[in-house]
Amino acid sequence: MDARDNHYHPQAIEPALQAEWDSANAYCASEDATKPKFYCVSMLPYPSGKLHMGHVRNYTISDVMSRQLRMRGFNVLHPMGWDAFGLPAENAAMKNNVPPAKWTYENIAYMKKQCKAMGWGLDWSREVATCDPAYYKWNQWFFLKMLEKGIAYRKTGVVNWDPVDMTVLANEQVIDGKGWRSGAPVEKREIPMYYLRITDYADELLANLDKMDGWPSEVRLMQKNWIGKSVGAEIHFPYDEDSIGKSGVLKVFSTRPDTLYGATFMAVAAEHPLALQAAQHNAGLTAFIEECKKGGVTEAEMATQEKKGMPTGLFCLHPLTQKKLPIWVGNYVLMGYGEGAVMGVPAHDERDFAFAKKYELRIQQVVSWPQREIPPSPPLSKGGAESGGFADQWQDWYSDDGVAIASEDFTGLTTAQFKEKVGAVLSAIDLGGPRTTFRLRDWGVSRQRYWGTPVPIIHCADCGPVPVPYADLPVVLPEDCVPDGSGNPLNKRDDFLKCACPKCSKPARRETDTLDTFVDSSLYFMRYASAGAPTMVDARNDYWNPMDQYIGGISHAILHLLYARFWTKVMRDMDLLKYDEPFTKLLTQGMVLNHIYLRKNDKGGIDYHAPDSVEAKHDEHGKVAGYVSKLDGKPVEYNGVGTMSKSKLNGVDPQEIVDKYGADSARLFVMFAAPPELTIEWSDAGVEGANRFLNRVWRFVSGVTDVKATFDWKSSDATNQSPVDSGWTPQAVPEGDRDRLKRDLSNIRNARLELHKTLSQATFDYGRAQYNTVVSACMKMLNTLEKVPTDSPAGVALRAEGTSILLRTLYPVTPHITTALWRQVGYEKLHGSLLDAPWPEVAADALQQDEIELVLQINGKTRGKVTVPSKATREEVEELVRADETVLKYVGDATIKKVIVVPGRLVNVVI
RNA sequence: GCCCGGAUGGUGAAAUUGGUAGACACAAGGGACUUAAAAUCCCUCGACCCUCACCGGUCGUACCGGUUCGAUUCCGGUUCCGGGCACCA
Repeated sequence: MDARDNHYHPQAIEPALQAEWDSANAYCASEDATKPKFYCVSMLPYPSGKLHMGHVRNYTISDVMSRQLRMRGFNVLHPMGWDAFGLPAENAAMKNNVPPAKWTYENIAYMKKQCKAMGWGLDWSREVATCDPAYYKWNQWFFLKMLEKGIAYRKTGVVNWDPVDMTVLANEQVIDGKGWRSGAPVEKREIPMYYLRITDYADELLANLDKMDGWPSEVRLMQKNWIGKSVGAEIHFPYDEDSIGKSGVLKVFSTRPDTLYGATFMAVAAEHPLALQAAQHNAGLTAFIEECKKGGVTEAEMATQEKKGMPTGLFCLHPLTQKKLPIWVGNYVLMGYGEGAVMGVPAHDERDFAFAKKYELRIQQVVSWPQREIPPSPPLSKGGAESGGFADQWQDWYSDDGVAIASEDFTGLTTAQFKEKVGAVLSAIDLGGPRTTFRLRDWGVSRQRYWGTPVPIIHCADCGPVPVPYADLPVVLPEDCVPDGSGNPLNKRDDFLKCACPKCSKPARRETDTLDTFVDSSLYFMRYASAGAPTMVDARNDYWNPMDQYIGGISHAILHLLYARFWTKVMRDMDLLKYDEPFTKLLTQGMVLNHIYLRKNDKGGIDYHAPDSVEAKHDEHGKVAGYVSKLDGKPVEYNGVGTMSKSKLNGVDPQEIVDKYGADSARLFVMFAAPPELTIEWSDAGVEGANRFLNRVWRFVSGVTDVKATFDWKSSDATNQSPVDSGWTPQAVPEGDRDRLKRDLSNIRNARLELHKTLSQATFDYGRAQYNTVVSACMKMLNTLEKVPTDSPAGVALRAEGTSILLRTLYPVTPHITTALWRQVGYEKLHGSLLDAPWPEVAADALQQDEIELVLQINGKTRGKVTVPSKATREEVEELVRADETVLKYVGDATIKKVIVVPGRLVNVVI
């Protein structure tokens, strides 16, 4: 770091600075009531082995934000932890025959080293790993609290069952309806599990979304749709002993109770009690119900499968007409949603329409629309097409609101009026009434897996499931098990399994299910804030939270964020914290993708080629015409972009980039490539460009001298020391080019205007976290400063002013190089560390202009520019424009209809 | 299937949210420096037309249509790509 050395060596400056920050605890935050706080968190990573580019992007975004706001005077907390439980550790354990714990802790150690090498200013004193008993004790503690309050409860739930490996499979482990290891067709199976009553909070989770203006609107909309509030009616269809063998009602929920008279059949889920009852004496139906159990449990799979049904032979009565309606079993009816049964209204519901067409069920129109009519079609070949229109093809408007027809007393009512009235009518005859439902389902937290937080329950033959006493927490997970793919290895561990019932002290069996990892990630940001607290949270939690800024992948838009919101509300209701929503602002970052190249081999298989082994061939216009392998020169096929993965050979190891170009170059590129929300496609060429820019910064700042004498940027009257007033006159500019004259940056005033305009843009863009244009602003600053002449005091002064601005503006993105230069130039001795340097201010005098250029449009087409005094009023501008040569030329004999003046921007003359 | 996004030069993108489309870069091409290379610096760079050249013109933000003096931006429709769908995290 010799001041005269003209070369930038990241390998020399980066590790040294990192060690310095480390030993000075430069990023350890403490609660300080004298400053505004800023709590900034990137979603904690899963310790998969090495950092990937997505992590680099995520933590660089939060680091840039944290560093900039610290300069703006905030007390910043930027902590880090590890989402250490989960499936991948079990898979790695099976593959390598090592316990998940060992694998996980080794990964954490390595990745932590990598984090430090990236120069992220993280407060490691608050680090958590969710697999640490001291951490998951609080999962267990709060689970028991929720059990006490009735928020956690036990009921059966449906899981994927691999009948060969005799194990529960995650959705990810079901491929094309088959177990990923056994290849056996997967079945649905019902088992007892614990659930959390998130649906009790559905209304608040929904209502608050409107107020959460720090969240992207699309995320709020996704959550709103996910919660899925539907207002409608519950309708009871009675049945009696004659038709079913016992009397009762078949309950359904409908958002369109106004189509009640159009119900021509009922459909129930395969697991519905009536379906099971009917199947007892019906072998065909039994087989059909068995068939419905095949396949996985995901909604996507359910929704895309072919809609099938079978009549149960049972009937119920229409609550208002007393007509008999056949009850069918339909594979598209979900037991988990509503009542597990629906009324079929084929004329006004697309799904029912398709079902009715397939099984030739009656279609009865009960809504009409002015100027629209469902075209009648021929009667059915079989079944009872008695009346009503019957269209061949579903039209979207069949489900539109309209006016009721063929609906007895309701006929003539609008859809809204009908809905309003029908609830009361149903209530009066005790066959239903108005009702609101949610799509949201309670949160199933039991996992039949080893590597997770043990559910703190003991099963006693006499007492049933008994909570582990609080004093016995945490229930510690044995860390030396190696799963083998055939169920939870805890079931083979007597030292874990065998215990005494806390109630009756008889021998009992410990629960071997573990908690969903979404539980871990619902409280980690509170444990950061209350690091080391002997309670779940302490007063420090209410200092730091609610979090000011949360940053993570858009892929977490629903589940994680919704669960964490719910968890916070439950804690609030137990008086553990004082706020309603955990995340004030949310930034959802895009993914980092890379190109995929492949070649089909002789056997019909696919060989992938690493992007850096592929070369693009260009045609004469510079357009890419094709790709060849650098290894054999033969063509390869381009297969678009995708997430980085080992199998596609398109992963980029951030470590290689750090080793080659340094962390600052990697950080700069990742920030420059795209705004945080957008997907990035990786490009090595871009990293080199970033590195070249940093080299230029190094060379430029190394050439700046006399920073102390000529310009004291920190002095309060800095704006009065405008270099323009310091006696230097602009050099002559070649004749003939007015535009060029205006933009000539060897003119000190122009250059300083440009510098401060750019600073103003950079500051604005920091505020909206658009870091790609922040980097671009820094590049513009350097471009400007490099053109400033060195042969005048004003030029020297401007270069000094510019250097102090550039280093501070660039610092949050590339802290190493800027800190090194800050010292080299001598600012650290003068003004202290860059860590807490004040954010540069835009000098008002630099932005003053006597004349400004407005864009001139004639009829909305750009026809040139007009120069007007910057203080000109709208009327004065209009007057100037009416006299402008260009305007006169275009107007000719025509008359000017009006002149639109957009102050400071443009003038549009309408002819 | 349902919900939410996205699409701008050869490439990544910008346009402070209705006001000059392509800032800032990457790649490419040309030039300077150099014995040479690297590094560095300078110039050109959306398409088409006119022109010796300058000047100038037309088109152009996935596609079709609309609102507006003016649309990458707002509205309706279409196509393709990405994310989520409750046990990947």
